[in-house]
Amino acid sequence: MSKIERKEREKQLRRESILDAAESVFFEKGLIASTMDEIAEKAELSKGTLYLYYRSKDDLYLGVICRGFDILIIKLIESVSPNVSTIQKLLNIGSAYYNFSQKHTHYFRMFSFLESPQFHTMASEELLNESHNQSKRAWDVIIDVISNGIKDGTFRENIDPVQMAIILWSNATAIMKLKDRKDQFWIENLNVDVDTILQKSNAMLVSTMLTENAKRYYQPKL
Amino acid sequence: MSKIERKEREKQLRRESILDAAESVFFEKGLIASTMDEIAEKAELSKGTLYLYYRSKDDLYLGVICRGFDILIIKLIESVSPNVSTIQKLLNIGSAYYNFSQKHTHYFRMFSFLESPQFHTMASEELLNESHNQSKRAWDVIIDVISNGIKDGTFRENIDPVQMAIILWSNATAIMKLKDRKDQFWIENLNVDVDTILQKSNAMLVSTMLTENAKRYYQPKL
DNA sequence: CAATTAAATGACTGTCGGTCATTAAAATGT
DNA sequence: ACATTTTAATGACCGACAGTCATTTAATTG
Repeated sequence: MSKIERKEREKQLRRESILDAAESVFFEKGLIASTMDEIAEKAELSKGTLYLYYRSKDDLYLGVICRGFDILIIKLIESVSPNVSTIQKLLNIGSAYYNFSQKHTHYFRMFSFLESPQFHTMASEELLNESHNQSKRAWDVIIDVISNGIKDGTFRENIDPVQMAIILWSNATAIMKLKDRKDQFWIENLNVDVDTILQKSNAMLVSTMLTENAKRYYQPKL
Repeated sequence: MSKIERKEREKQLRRESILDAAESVFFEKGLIASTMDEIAEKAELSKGTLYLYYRSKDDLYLGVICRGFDILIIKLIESVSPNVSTIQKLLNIGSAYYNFSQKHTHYFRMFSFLESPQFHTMASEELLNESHNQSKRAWDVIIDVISNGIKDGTFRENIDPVQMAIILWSNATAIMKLKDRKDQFWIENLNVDVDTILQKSNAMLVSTMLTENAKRYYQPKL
């Protein structure tokens, strides 16, 4: 009975179109200022219907976040697939993440939502898990590159890939967040270029990971 | 006329006692789940009165945040006042910040509030500025140590103190946040120790700042 | 001890996330 | 083709809560 399949497809389409509406409203107004009524209107549905597809406003927000992860993950995987050196792969990941934060600023900002449990009180376990799984997939890309880098002699043997991934990713995220909101912050008064900071901090961290041999081929600019 | 002065003092005391109430409720329930009615009850005042002293719930939250900054700033200043080497001062700052995040977790968590403008829609310019000023004061402590470190030959001449301060502080904040919420995250499944990560990342960053001379006296553990 | 000023109150309003009884539409069976 | 059942959609309604304001209470002044 393919009727059921078609039904399933249609349901999925509706879920997507609801996310489309939610996304455009969230992008424009942010989580707090967006209302379910507004999203419903944009989706050309009643508010009640939204709740047939998503349990809460938080869940809708998480749904959009997952879309962001989809994009990011694809970019990350693309960035490491060329057959290049480990160093180059790591640089590519950095660029991919940076470009993502610049081109998909709204998604990038939304990711912060996951970091403060007190702000997603109505989120369902289901969608929280989904988004956590996706963030894990992103991490895995970097962990993998670092692991291979250790095997091929680019990185020192005594570093832990997971540790390093966390350090590099956290650092990049923190600095990129800073860049995103620097205009409304005291930083704008000091003449610091956040892009430079990102580059330097990355170089500093990477340089301490390299083996003596690798340093002969690549010297990060400190 | 000292009557007016006394009035002013009393008003200030009331503001403080309102903050006491707000703090205990916010600590217990977080921003979203706390209600103005509950805070009013705890303060033994009516809700309306709260609004005579603070413009909004967000402002109350910011008021509590400022208290957190007061504590942190004192700890930071204390940590750099002993007459010790630059390196030791930097280590002290790190410890002070770390201890703060552990002993005053609630304040530490609340700081994130400042980072997402979309979550404080009702905050007044006034209190936002106050908290930003305080965060700047915290930064200044580190910037100062690094600046002096360059002068006394501990750190390389070609590093920028502001840049370095941002890098070190951002890194520490990011990792400490991770530690704070690691229990509800995929990290708990990997056997990584976040304290180690904090130590290592700090060591990595600091090691690239040192002059050749300074390295003879202090070798960070990578 | 009025008159005036300042402080405090809490009932009320508007908004909004979420619900559910009801209606509309689609699928199914004969 | 039509009745019956199942599924989808609706929007009026509810409860919670931030924020307001006319009114009351307390303090100050002359």
